[in-house]
Amino acid sequence: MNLTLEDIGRLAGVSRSTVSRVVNDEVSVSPDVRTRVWEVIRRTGYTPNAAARSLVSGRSGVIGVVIPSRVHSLFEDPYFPRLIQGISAASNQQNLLLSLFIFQSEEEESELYPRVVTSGMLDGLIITATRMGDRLLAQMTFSELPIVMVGRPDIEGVSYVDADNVGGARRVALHLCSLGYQKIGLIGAPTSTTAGVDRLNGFIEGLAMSGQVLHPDLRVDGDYSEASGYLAMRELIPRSPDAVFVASDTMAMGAMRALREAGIRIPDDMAIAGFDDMPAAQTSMPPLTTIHQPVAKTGARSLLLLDDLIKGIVTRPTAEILPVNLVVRESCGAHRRSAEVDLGLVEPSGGKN
Amino acid sequence: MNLTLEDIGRLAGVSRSTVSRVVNDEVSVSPDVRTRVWEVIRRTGYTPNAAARSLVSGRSGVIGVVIPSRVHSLFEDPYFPRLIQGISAASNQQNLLLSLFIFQSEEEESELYPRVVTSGMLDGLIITATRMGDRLLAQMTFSELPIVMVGRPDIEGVSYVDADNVGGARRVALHLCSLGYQKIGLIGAPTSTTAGVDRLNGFIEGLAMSGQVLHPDLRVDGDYSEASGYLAMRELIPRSPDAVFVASDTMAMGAMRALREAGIRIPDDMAIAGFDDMPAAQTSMPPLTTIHQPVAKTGARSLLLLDDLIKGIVTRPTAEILPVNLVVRESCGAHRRSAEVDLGLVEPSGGKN
DNA sequence: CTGAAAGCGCTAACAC
DNA sequence: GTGTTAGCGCTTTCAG
Repeated sequence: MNLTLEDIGRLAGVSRSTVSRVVNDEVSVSPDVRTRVWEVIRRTGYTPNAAARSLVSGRSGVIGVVIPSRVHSLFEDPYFPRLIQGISAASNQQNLLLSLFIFQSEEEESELYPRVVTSGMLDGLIITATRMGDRLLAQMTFSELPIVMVGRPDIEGVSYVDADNVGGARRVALHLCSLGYQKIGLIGAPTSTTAGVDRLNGFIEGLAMSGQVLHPDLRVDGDYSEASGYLAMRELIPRSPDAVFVASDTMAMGAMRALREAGIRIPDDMAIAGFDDMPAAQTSMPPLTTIHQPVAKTGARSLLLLDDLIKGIVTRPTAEILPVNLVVRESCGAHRRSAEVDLGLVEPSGGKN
Repeated sequence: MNLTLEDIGRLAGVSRSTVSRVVNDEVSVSPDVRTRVWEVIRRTGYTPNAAARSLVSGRSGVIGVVIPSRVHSLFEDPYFPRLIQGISAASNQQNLLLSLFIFQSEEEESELYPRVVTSGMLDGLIITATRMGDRLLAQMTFSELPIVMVGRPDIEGVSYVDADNVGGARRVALHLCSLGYQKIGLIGAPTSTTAGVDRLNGFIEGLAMSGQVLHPDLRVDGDYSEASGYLAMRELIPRSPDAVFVASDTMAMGAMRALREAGIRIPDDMAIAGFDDMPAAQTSMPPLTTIHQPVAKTGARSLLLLDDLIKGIVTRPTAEILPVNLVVRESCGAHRRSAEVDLGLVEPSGGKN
């Protein structure tokens, strides 16, 4: 049998409003009443009823985290676990509850989405891994529900948190150029994703800063999968680049597999750099030079931004770009080729990136 | 501005009670009224307010999933992502929402737990990875909240879903014995976990069925970590077992590393078998013979059992043990040593296990 | 088959 | 400072 404010009030000899004030830490309660009430609450183990509370306050204290149906890499890759861990850590700290929506199909997605958004059971939404041209997303934007996206969306007016894809890719280009590579190729992420676009642009920018250009022949795009990296590299091999930036570590693993098969040594015959700094980047042969992005922090910052949006501390669409940093390992031959290395390793993360 | 039952009633020319009946699919509504009301609902995009609904019904439609603070392997290992994916799939299907609690510290744990349990915002709880002697768990058991544990708990009276650890370990022992190994060792999981106990017992059982015993010298326990597997194997090497069952794949990776270091060939000089069938088991050198457990299914079954408990379809503590099966790869030399192999490969999963 | 009315437990004016 | 009073939007008797 569950206690109510009324019960506590009776036990403490005050009215339910006073108990409510005590529970909500309002000022206008005399110290002795306050302690008396807390004592009863402690003794009885009373907890406010969440439903009643949110019915009247219009707030649930719950935020939703959406993982769209098309994400099937949920298990292969620690990205989502890490992200969720970051969101969870922040939400525990902010006293928010976290409701997880993993959609298995577009059907589930389009069925659940509207119901959840309008039922009032969520104070806000964190949406991950949206793709360009996402309809539901555009729809959501019109709802009053505060939303934060993880990763830059392709529409205006939505708040988001993202890693500095442009800066990271630029940094890789500079690194490769400074090591003396002259014929640098790209295995790109799909330009149907904003990350793909940003990494491409940053890369081109970095090359330009070093007086180089990306030759169209030396660019093949993949789809983030290991297999696509493999295939892309097979296409690139005959054109003999001396270095290739692979815009995701997973694809880089595929690219390296193709190289191994072809008997091309890394970095002696060809340098490889990745992006993401997944665990596999440390254990690959050779260990992969790549861009580290702070995934858990991305999650935490999204939650915090969402909370600000909910509380009205932030009122207009806000973007937060988190700095990334270059992790120099062995796949670019940095240790052998140049003194840039030491700088690269020591450089404080997120400098000019 | 959000619509209420009253609004819909006005628009459809009926009372709010009637609209409520329509929404909740009650029988006693005339067909034409029913269609008229649905039409208005569809047109307006009305969704019932979750808080109001759960205030009066005492049900929230939300179930909590708890991952205790001591789980730090959340990111290394796809176990939890898979489990959650399974739970999520089932909860979407049952029209339940899933609230995720990842505790970062025991403090958070003991602070949040009671509040969440008594606030009425959860209809039930799935608790993962409990350890023996868990206090909070014992406490929870006394609350009215329906609970399902993932993995056998060490106390009575709690419903749970678990993989058949006993049967799986037994199966490994039989496999090893049938291949002719005579001096079979064990790197055990900690016996402070029920899985550790069960795998130990199953293993001993399987040996016994083949007329062998586990010599105490050939048993060293680890703590599920890669490092502990490595250390345990270093201890075992001088005692020269001809085969070792390592009670988790992660530990098996460590054990294999120790063997590689010592120049001991697998399976020529020593056979290794694991448990869990993690992705790494497929790509290790050599690929690891191990026990596959259905993780996503474990999650789904927990949710379904919990739902039954909530609905009162199941009223007493229930255990569900999911069958596991042996996956024969190369680390035990099955293909070379015996005809048992073909049987092993073809055997329908979950047979006598 | 449908409507009126009561109340779930809480917060937030509004009085005192 | 504290109590009284209205609801929040819904389900659920109880009449009709």
